[in-house]
Amino acid sequence: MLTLSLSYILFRCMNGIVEITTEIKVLSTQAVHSLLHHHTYLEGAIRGREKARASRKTTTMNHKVGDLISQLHPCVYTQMIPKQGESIPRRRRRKKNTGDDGISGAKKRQLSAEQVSFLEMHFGNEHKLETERKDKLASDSGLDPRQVAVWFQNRRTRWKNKKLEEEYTKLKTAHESIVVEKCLLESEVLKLKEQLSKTEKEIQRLSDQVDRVSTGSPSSPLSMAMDPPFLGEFALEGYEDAFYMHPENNYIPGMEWINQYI
Amino acid sequence: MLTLSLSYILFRCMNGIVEITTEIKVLSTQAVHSLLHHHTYLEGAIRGREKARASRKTTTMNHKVGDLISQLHPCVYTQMIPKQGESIPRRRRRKKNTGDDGISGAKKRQLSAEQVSFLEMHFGNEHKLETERKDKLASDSGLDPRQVAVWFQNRRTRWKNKKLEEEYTKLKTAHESIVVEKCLLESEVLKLKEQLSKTEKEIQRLSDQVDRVSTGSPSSPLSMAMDPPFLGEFALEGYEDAFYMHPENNYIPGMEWINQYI
DNA sequence: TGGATTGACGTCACGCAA
DNA sequence: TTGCGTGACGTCAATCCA
Repeated sequence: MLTLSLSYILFRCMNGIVEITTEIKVLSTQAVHSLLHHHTYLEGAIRGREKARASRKTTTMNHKVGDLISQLHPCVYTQMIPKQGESIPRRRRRKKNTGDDGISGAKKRQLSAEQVSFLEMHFGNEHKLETERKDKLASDSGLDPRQVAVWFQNRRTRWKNKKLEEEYTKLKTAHESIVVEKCLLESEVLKLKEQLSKTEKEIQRLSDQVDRVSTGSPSSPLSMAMDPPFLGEFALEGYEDAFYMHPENNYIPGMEWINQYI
Repeated sequence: MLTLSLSYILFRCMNGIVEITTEIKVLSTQAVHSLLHHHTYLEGAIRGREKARASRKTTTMNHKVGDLISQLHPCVYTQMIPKQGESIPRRRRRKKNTGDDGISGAKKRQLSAEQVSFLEMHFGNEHKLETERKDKLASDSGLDPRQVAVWFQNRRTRWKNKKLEEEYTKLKTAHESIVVEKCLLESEVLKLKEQLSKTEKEIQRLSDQVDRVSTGSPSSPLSMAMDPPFLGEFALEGYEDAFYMHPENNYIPGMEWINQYI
């Protein structure tokens, strides 16, 4: 009980700090907002009210207050007494403040769901953030303009990464399919060439036959014009080297590396 | 005893207030939302850590109120008092089970160049970090194991992103080149087909000629076997639809989006 | 089986450079 | 001022150990 009083006093003291600062500086509406939240939360914490999920969204301070309260408790406190960590094998870091302590914990850092959705909404419209828009969003969401700016910056980064990833997968599938198509085309080209050579031979055979049968029969001009290129190189032959000599071009890096270093 | 503690705490708190107010002035009107900040400042003030650099940065705002409280407490406080020198990275924070990290040391953001290169070197060898290796690197680099773990984690994720990006560009160039190759192959196929049809006609012409000239001459079995497919469809004709009917497969998304939302 | 550790992932925020 | 790199935290899920 005494601890509660103590914590309360401390809390008041902290509030006092805030208020003093507010007097010194003009607080933004957000600051006031937070202060109010802080206040109400504190009340709840002192009464031992549970903050369920919503509290998760509350600011870090709220959570801290919770820790504050619990830690002020003799038992908890004694536990907390910092001793050289060496003696204790493991540090209980990150306690998983689950609901047991009542205040689950996210530190205030986490913006509230409403704020996030609000920002998210406006982010969807425009990823860029002009100063005036930033100020407007800040006041509308009860956040500090600085926070809004940071949020947008981080959001842009995340969005870029996400986009990059999905573009990569899309490109990868497209690449794979096109590689298959290319292989098919290559085989088709080979077949065509083979058949061309066959027809060339056939033409040659027929020509010979014609020549043999009718010695006076003139060779077709068409045949003469086409024969040379058929057997030897092809018009596009030059590209073949580039294609076949560099099979690594077809290699698809894949995402192996990404799993390699999870 | 209790009263003493209380008064002491209050005293410290008052001191903290003074410190905080001064800090706040420097700060933007940044929300009170950051009791965290206040906490941080308070903590710094109470500990009286010099840390020119560290104090300037305000470092981690994520300290929990719990840390604050524990630090405010005489016992804790006295313990904390021993400030480590600048040279000393930070003492084993341990404990603080609820307060999660509550890094007792100054949060020296920005690791020193040596530390970074040291970690970077070992990161190159192995991205994963087993506990023992972590502890070794921590002691060798003068960092907290926690910091090492965080550093490696961040390094992994950021490495992944970087890798993804470069793989994307590589894949993109490969894709573009292969698209060109595919186009060339397609045109080659067209030419081959055209030439095949020409040779077909030529063969037909020659066959007719042969038949005309030597009525008794039997047609070549080769010719018979090959003629039918030459004129009409082709063996690989079926693929053509897939290729030509879906030109969008060749479309390369490009990176426009990435520049669009820097 | 439940608490604890770890990696991954998302997120917030700082500080410097452009 | 903004963008980017970076430190750090919180949560989730898998896993380990007693």
